[in-house]
Amino acid sequence: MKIGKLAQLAQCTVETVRYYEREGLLAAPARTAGNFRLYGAAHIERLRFIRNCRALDMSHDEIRNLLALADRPAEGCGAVNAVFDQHIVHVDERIRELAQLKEQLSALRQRCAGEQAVDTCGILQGLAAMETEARHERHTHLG
Amino acid sequence: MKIGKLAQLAQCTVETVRYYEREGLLAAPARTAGNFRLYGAAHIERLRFIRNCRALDMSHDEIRNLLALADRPAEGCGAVNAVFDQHIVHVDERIRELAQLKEQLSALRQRCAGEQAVDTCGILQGLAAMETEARHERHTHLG
DNA sequence: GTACAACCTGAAGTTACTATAGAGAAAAGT
DNA sequence: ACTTTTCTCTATAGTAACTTCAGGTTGTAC
Ligand SMILES: [Zn+2]
Ligand SMILES: [Zn+2]
Ligand SMILES: [Zn+2]
Ligand SMILES: [Zn+2]
Repeated sequence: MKIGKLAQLAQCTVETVRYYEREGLLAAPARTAGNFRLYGAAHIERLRFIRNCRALDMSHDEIRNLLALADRPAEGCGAVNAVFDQHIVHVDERIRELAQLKEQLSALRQRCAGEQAVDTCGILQGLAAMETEARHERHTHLG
Repeated sequence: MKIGKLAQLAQCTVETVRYYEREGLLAAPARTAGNFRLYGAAHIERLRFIRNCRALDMSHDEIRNLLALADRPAEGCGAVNAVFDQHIVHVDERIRELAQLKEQLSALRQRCAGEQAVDTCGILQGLAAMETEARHERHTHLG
């Protein structure tokens, strides 16, 4: 099958497929005489695995890790579980960050009741008066 | 004051200040005879406003919007409130996405009890068997 | 035989910065 | 006055995970 069909089966674009090949996530397939990529069942499986991981917001590094581990079927899955657990931590941390953000935003929002003049708007005043904090290093690959 | 002092007062790096100037968020200041940027009180205020917005994860577009509105102090703040509300929606939507993600991740995690062989690991099997869904367009600027 | 879809490569754009190199200006030390 | 250190300048490239574009080739349908 050619790249268009593969992309359709994996619910992504052909550009994404070629990108994954460049990134080393998907092995380069055989080519036709006319230089078109030719994929088989194994490629579908692999690409769907990747897209499923991406649907769970894993990074390419995490996915590369899982793929490498999956290629050693006889070994124990402890490392797989570790990668997965670590990603759950990433999601957890981002949720906590965003929840705290939402609290700050809600508090600010309450400072403007309705239609006032811009220079008396409680939101703008609040944004100007906030304690400027140092940028927090981001510890996850999520937003 | 020169750029280093300004950056220090706004809790960011000098590179970030120069970047904001290139991006049109911060107006280009006067220069010394030796070509060094010279900032005043208005610049501090502006930069701290920007950094506070960034601490709330607003995008540069959103901040540009707010700055433009703040520069018309006589007008009503309805547009300000709208930008702000829209950003709260961004945060809300991302929180909902991540909460749903976490459910999926937790369910998958339960499929592997302990140390099994990789090819029988419930997590990997689950990742391979997931219903591949079309990529969801992202409706927010939050990762 | 010619239109058109699908495919090819390579490069640039996206976001909000960070990092580096190489050079000049100012401040501090002696 | 001279040296050393620190600060600043510009320009360029890198990050993540793609998307978009330009310009060209192949395959298929009529
Ligand atoms: Zn992760
Ligand atoms: Zn208001
Ligand atoms: Zn927003
Ligand atoms: Zn397992």
